Amino acid sequence: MTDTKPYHHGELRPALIDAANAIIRDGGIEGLSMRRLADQVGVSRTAPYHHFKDKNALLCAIAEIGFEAQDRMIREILDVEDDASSQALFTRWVRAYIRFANDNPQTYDLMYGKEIWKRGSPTPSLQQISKASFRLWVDLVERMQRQRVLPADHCALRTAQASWAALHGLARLLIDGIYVERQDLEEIADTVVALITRSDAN
Amino acid sequence: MTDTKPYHHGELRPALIDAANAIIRDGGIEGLSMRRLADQVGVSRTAPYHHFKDKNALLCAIAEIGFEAQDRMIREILDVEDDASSQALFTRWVRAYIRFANDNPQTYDLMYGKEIWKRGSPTPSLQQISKASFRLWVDLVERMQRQRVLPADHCALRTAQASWAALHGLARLLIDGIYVERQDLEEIADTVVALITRSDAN
DNA sequence: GTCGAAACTTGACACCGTCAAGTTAAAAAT
DNA sequence: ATTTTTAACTTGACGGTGTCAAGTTTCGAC
Repeated sequence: MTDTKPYHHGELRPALIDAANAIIRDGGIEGLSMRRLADQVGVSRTAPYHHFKDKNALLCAIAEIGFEAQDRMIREILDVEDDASSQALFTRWVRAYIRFANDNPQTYDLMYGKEIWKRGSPTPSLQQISKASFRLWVDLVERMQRQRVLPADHCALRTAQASWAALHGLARLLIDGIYVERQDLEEIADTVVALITRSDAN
Repeated sequence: MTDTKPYHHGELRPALIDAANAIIRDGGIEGLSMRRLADQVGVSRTAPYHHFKDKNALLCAIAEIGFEAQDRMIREILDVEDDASSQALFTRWVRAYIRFANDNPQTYDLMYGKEIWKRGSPTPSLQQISKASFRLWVDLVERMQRQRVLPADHCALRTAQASWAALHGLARLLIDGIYVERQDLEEIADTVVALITRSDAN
């Protein structure tokens, strides 16, 4: 006999996050409503509000998980530490980044989209984790500058911002479906790498 | 005596577009509701639906105007045709592009955001005008490749997509308020230019 | 065993986009 | 000039949204 709807769900918070993640994964942020979410998990409309201040807080929690997943993936790339040249490492990173955006478009949109950052407001912990994530990129850029894969005529921060803008822009074009076809993605990603890395290291 | 609310507004369509444009300009797409818009113009909730099939159609019309304004601005840059070097011309374009995004963030978001392109569906005429706008960029990139300002190891289309992704990414970071402070914008824009243009032309 | 706190529910409010049916005015046809 | 058609506009309604307030149920600590 399965438990027949006890008054206290017991595991509501994680259940909400799981369900919300699934809904967002196929349907995007627009497809997620607090009411339908609650309904799907089997609780009343307002039950989620005892675990999340509001919809924004729930979205931030999910975005955090997204950042964690992304970081995990990136770190795997870095930890390989094989014979790969710096240029190859950089290329691998870019490809991994774009692949993440391609595989999890809705999550990426949530993580870096304006739903949280402009319309809503990022949770302190989300701000922290996203900042750490960017810091990782700055570090890589600095390393690439030292090894002359990236130009060093601007400081690491600026170069990181500029180059990350290129990555992010490509991801966004892909996700929003503007000017970029999915099938051309890898080729364009390589073009981006070629564009921003020093040609003599190519 | 001013006209006291005739049954037929007479100029509803343009009035709607004007009002909607103003609402979006300060408040973004999220701030625009068909009901408030109608109310502000002084007609009933559903009156706008006689001039626009739905909200999406209205947004597309406004986005079109945005593209026209952007094109006008870009063409002004191009028509100067003074002694400027190719590199300088390119820089000027990038700066103008970013300035447009900075001055009209909400309009930019509408023009290139997923509200229309993913969640909604772009009107045929919007598709056409946005395509033409990108075509202009491809032409510039081609020219820059011939003059060795941009690398020519990938075809013009790919290079255009990649470089425009960089611009677009920067614009988006700015608009969505991620990782980029408004005051650093020009510096980052210049870094983007330095990053994607060939160093020997610098 | 009682009590307080936490988890959860129902009801309500103010919004939203838009469809259907009705009303009014202007334009076209006679 | 009168009728008819058509377009512009209105009111009413439906189903959806986020979330607040107040009430109910259950659990954990004393």
